Amino acid sequence: MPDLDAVFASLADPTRRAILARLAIGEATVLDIAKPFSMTQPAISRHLKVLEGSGLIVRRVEGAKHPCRLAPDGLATIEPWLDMLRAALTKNYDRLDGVLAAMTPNLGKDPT
Amino acid sequence: MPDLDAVFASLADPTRRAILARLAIGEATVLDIAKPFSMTQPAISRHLKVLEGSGLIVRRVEGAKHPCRLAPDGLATIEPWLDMLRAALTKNYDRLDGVLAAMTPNLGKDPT
DNA sequence: TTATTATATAACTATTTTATTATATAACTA
DNA sequence: TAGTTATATAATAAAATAGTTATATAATAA
Repeated sequence: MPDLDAVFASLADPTRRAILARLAIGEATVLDIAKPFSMTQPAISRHLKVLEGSGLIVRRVEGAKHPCRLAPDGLATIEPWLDMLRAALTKNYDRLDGVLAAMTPNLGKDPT
Repeated sequence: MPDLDAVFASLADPTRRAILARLAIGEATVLDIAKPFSMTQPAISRHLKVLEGSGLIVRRVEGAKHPCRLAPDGLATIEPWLDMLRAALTKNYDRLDGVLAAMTPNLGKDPT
């Protein structure tokens, strides 16, 4: 399993996110992926290596072509951590909710 | 609203994730946050500035102390993008499911 | 076999990031 | 007011990142 550092760092780059968005449509070879970018092929190759290293994509070899597609491992790695953060934010929100309720006792209560 | 680059880059650092985990428990001042780390106070101050810049935390000033707490904006910024990625992975999985079903027509069918 | 297509790697450069030490500022405390 | 506590900023220095060009390798096509 990839580590949190690697996955978040992968996602922090706009070129890599654009590559993932491209692969969200479907599988593509390295040159297919490189085409829309104003960047050299080696640069894209490096980005793909980073994405592969963080489990966000996988490649297979099909003759001379190496089609890439999205992989679940990268996202799976960060989901639990994001869940923790979401839970903490919700908890804090509930606490604020309590404070507001205490300040204005009738707000939010059933008006019947 | 913060941008995707800033939020993912913030989350890519283990010290900053540890700070967020600390704040998940509850509000804390800069020195409180700095204590557990084998790192100088200015270094923590910089990390807090990064977290604040990406909308993951907010601070208020209470005399000489600046208590920090989690903020929802950072996470809110990346959620839609993560949803997209999740959806694409699910779609690809369904597609693979179809392929597997076609290859082994009886697998996964009700055995009755 | 030779040329071409598809991809990867190496060497290098510029930029960004993360940490340090030293110092500034602002608010409390005695 | 003087000392202390709480935090921020500036000036580096070291390391990581992202791009470039040049080149290597492997598969396909002629």
